[in-house]
Amino acid sequence: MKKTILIIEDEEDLLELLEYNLQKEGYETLGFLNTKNVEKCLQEESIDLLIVDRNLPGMEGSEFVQTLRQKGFSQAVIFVTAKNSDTHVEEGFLRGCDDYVTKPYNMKELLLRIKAILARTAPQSNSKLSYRDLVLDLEAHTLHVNTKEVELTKLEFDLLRTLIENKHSVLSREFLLEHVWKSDDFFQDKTVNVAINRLKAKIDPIREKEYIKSVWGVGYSLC
Amino acid sequence: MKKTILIIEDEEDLLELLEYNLQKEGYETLGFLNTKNVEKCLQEESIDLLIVDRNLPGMEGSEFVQTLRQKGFSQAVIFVTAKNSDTHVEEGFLRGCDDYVTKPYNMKELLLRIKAILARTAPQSNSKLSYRDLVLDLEAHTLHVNTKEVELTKLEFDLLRTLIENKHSVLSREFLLEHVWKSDDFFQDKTVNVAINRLKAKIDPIREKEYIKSVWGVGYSLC
DNA sequence: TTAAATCATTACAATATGGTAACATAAAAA
DNA sequence: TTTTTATGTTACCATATTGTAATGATTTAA
Repeated sequence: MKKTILIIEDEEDLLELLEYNLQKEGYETLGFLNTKNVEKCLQEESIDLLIVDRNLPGMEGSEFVQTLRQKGFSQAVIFVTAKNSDTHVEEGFLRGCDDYVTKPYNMKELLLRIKAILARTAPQSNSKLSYRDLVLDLEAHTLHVNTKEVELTKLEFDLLRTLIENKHSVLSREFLLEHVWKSDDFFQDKTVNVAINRLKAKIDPIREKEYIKSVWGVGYSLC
Repeated sequence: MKKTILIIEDEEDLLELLEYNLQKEGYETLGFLNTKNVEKCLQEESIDLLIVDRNLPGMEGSEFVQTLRQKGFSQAVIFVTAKNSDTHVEEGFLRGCDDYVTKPYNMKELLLRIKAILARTAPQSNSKLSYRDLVLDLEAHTLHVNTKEVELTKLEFDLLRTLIENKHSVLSREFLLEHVWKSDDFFQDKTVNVAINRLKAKIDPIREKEYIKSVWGVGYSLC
């Protein structure tokens, strides 16, 4: 399993260079030019480490990390920044980083520091399922549609989960009754229709994107 | 429980200074002037972290660490050394250190780096758990809500602790009965409802902040 | 093109679930 | 001992959820 690294760096050239080198090392990367949307991403994706510049537009990087820590995010953080005075470094650590690298930096060293930290930080296996812009967090029991959280009932959640787990098959009503309702002979086929309908309405209220298609005479599948 | 740090440093003045500062921070220290007897000590004592100079009489520090790693010792290691070139640093990490600090160093920064590494390698054995403005002191067995102390019973404490330890997951009543009550088949699900309710009333009597949410048909989680 | 079959949508009722208070019992403290 | 505290259980009510039936739309096939 690839480890995922999230980078917040407002200088686009630097961001690109970093992403290039990290990907070459075998990491997944997610680049951000500012702190906007980062928190959402942390909730939805399984991030192993953050690389954060301190001079960011809008918000100071270390303050941002401090608020993340207060909210309970415990992912590893490395500050990569031009703020290189003793007091800056101390401030950085007090706000919750795991390592502090000053610009200009040696890329090899940074990669080694990342490796060292990732070897220590416990692999948090937050299991997730996704399909297109739907992200199902099985532990938090949440659905995010294009980064926006959507509330689902248990039945709807189980239904969508089954659909995503079998995204390449058309699932018959019988199959769904067995796997989602756990009993195929107590309920009617129509029950599935209504449940699918309700699910559709929740994940795509204005019917702009077609997620679920019905296959005439067979059942339902993701499209 | 105090954390123990083993130091290998051949300059006696530096060793003393380091031990003095580490002890002031509340660590146990064990100083060595060379690598002799260090391995024996690692086997006998419970060492949390090693601070190692690279220029040592008899053996090069990073090579020594490399042999330790090969023998299966996995304690955290920080090199503190005058060998400060890029290639030296890279070599240090490749031989298995967790952090690399070059001489002359800033004592405050070193202490912070030690703390950051220990937070990852010797996790919360005696520390605190927190979520938003809730702080659970596992040693003192107390809860502070926004710095104000709130009395909890043992059950309530264990319940909140389990919730915070799994802050990103929805916990089923079954799971909670197993982990908090230690027996899932002797108690009923409703027992959890009532316990959660009592906990809610204690940490937020006027229901102004929502800490615990119930997920219909699934269980409870922090929100 | 038309009729039958299948599906979508809506409204409504039945059911399951959760919150709360009251009570009972056990454990701890006085 | 008595008194207090902690905690499990039960009952009752409010509400979220979900099955079903009714109705209208769509698709298929003769």
